[in-house]
Amino acid sequence: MGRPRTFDIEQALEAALAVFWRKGYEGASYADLVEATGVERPALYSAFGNKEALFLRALERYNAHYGSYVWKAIELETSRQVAQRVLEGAVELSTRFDDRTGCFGINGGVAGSDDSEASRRALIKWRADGEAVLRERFERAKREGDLPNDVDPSVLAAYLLTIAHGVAVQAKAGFPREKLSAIARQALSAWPGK
Amino acid sequence: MGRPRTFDIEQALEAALAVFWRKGYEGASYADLVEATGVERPALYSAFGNKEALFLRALERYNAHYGSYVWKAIELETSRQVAQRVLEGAVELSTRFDDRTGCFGINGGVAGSDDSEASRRALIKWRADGEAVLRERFERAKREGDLPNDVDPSVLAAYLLTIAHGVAVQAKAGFPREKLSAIARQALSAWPGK
DNA sequence: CTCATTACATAATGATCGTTATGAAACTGG
DNA sequence: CCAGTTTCATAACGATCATTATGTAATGAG
Repeated sequence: MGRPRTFDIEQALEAALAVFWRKGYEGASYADLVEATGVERPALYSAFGNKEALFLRALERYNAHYGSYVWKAIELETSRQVAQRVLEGAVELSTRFDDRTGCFGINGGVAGSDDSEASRRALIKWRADGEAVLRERFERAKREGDLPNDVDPSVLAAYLLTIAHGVAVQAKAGFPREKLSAIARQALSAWPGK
Repeated sequence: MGRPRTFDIEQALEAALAVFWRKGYEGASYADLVEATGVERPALYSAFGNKEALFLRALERYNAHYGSYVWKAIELETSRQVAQRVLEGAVELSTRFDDRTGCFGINGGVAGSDDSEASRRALIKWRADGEAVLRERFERAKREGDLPNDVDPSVLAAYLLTIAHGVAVQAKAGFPREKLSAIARQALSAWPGK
């Protein structure tokens, strides 16, 4: 019972996600969030908790709705295909929306005040999770002979995500997609194995 | 004439630079700056102008005192040596200080509120300047036959800085120097030419 | 219809933001 | 020694920050 909600909670979350994606955690104010979602402050608090909780919910949604290309990529046949798909995905996602270029996980917070340390830690953990998934995939590739014996899967995974993060920074700076694609191709030429 | 300054202006600037390096533009408050510099607010305003001007002065100093490795690297003999030195420099600088890992130009501001747009634009321009210097160097290398004819110097320059930016993000996340070096070596294995 | 419950919009909370007004303190030239 | 100038520290400015108290509107259950 009780008065029913007048807004769609997933729709509001998506709008909040877009704000955080564009402005980062600290750069996004409740005035921005209210304007983007069309939901008043107290309603946001009652639906999502405080700003940090809302940000984490947004990260969760970003991971499920936008970051899924990594989880799909690791199912490809060869490590090179995986690497290529990951970089393609990073370029595509970083330039998909003109009003929020780059990556939520990078824009969200690289540096900031001590107050927002928790949100940055959450993003770091999120990126580390992605790296772990790739590392495991490349360990398998090594066992299967897809990658030579002298490579370090953890370095390859870290290398790949380093490119992805760099691409995200460049995208946020306004680099066009074609340029980012050329960068990704260049990075791929460093890939060991076939 | 008049009452003499009781603090060293370059020393205060260096302390402010360290704060911006660590917390970014928006994350750095005047409370932080006063504590780090040991200089009261009105004195900071009278010496440097407002926050934006102080940040730009800090960027200037960062460029001269810490970012100079790029300008030195382009004097090396081959493009590969240049690329190697740039990445080595990025890794070293990103991990030189434990209390301000990463790069001033990245930490300073990737995303944020609209109020700090100007500072982000300044950083984007700074990074673009570095890229232009490298591009010109690689154009020369191409003319001299140090780089093959089918490469695009602007892609190589952008590629190199994309790695550097990615490395900076990883360093800010706490990656150890050794890991970043391994990433840099991996990136270098994609370098065309000898 | 009444009541308990939930969500609503308005507006206020204390804290902190960047910035500056204020007046005393410390120096130099006359 | 005094007048003029600059810096000093204290404290305040309005604006905005995240968060919430308040009272009304809208529902379902009894």
